[in-house]
Amino acid sequence: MVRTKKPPEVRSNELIDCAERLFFQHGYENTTVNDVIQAANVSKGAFYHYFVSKEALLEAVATRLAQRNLEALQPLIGDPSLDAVGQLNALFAGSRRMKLEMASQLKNTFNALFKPENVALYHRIDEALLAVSIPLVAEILRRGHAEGTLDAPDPEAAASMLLQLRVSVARVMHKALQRYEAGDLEGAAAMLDGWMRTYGTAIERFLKLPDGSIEATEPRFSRAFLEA
Amino acid sequence: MVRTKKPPEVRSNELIDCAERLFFQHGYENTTVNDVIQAANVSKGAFYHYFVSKEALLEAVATRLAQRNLEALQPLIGDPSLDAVGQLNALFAGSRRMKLEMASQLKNTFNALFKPENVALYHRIDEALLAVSIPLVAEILRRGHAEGTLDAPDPEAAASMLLQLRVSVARVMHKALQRYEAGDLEGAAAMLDGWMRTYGTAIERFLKLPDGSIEATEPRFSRAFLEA
DNA sequence: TGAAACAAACCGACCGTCGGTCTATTTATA
DNA sequence: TATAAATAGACCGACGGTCGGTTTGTTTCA
Repeated sequence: MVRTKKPPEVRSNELIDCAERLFFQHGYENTTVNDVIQAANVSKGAFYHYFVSKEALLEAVATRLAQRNLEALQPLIGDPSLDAVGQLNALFAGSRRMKLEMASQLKNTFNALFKPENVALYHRIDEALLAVSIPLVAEILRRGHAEGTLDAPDPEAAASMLLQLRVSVARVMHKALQRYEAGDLEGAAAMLDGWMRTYGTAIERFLKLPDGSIEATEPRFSRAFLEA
Repeated sequence: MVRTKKPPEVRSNELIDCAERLFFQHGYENTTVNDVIQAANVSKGAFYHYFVSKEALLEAVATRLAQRNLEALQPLIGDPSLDAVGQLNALFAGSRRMKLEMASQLKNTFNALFKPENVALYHRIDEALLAVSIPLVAEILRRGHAEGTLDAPDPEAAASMLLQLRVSVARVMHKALQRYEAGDLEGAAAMLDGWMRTYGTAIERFLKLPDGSIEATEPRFSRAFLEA
């Protein structure tokens, strides 16, 4: 193979790019290190120069994903006129917008993440997302608690628990997607919509907010997402 | 090797026994099929006669674990004089009692489950526990909603979300354990206790119960568990 | 009654794959 | 030109899984 040298971060990013694509496309366990280095056009020596193990590569993929997620979320809560509840709603609204924009990509992601050969991938990504999200949400809760707009005596714990609820939503989103693909749009949309509402209600009640304060979803979102 | 024949379910249970022990002791990925068959004194052929893959063995371990957990929990809510909230509290109280009784074993389990080589083990067990627990809790919520003692319009979704919160608690339990082992009993107990309270509060609020209805923990539990 | 036929349980040598190692070589830079 | 970083790719050992066969118990029927 021709010997080409590139700036380290370019190479390692290329490897992460290929890995990310292959992991989601064929699954983590089904993707071999050889597949990755072949796709990246790099030797095994070069690969192990950048990553101590396949596991480390997975971690890099997850971390970069979480980092990008954070960068996408940060600006949503930048508006200084928003109170804590407004910020939470801004996060939800922004997430919905992003979900609709990247619907097809997200659907693939979901289908991939819930496959049994991807538990490691799923777990690492969940962990990384949690790690960047908890401080963000905890800070909002702290502000809200100080403002008196919501009640969260232990912001870190509350943030962790609130974010944990995402998992239930993600799971039902996956189920709804399968149901949609099986032809049952109505059932899928109804199920997803119901759970999203429950999700919003759970957050409201946990934070002692008035009914309807949290807009975890909006009227036509579930259908739109499924059909997108 | 001498050829010994046993009733199929005895053999497969022996294999699951050995696997369970080895998985928790050395980790899922660190345990080879050869380790298992050696421990069970069985040939490779016999193993693959019972399980199509190592993965299938893991699933069997997780399923059996969840099943046993369910059988331990069922009797706790048998008292017909209990209302739904009483049943929930009975579950919590029973879980605490069991946790204290099997403290040392549980600590090992926790330490094992959170190791990176055990994501698959963790995930499968979590999944299996969720699968048996959701119907149980949903049924309690349904009853409570009918009784009017609590508010849970969508029992399945609510049960799923409530149970999801366990993960946060489990995670902090693990952290607390590490902290305790590092010598900081006070800090560990305080952290664990705080989160358990928050956990109870989250459930109360979500189900629209009066403050203090749910006893997710009791005064000296955290310390007792850590020191046990 | 007993032997032939059959199915389930079991054995262990063997295989292909895959993550990871190692030595050699090239490239950039001080 | 010395040194370290980067790259190449042959190679290794372990592991999950396969396969051809053997043993054991049970059923069938002359």
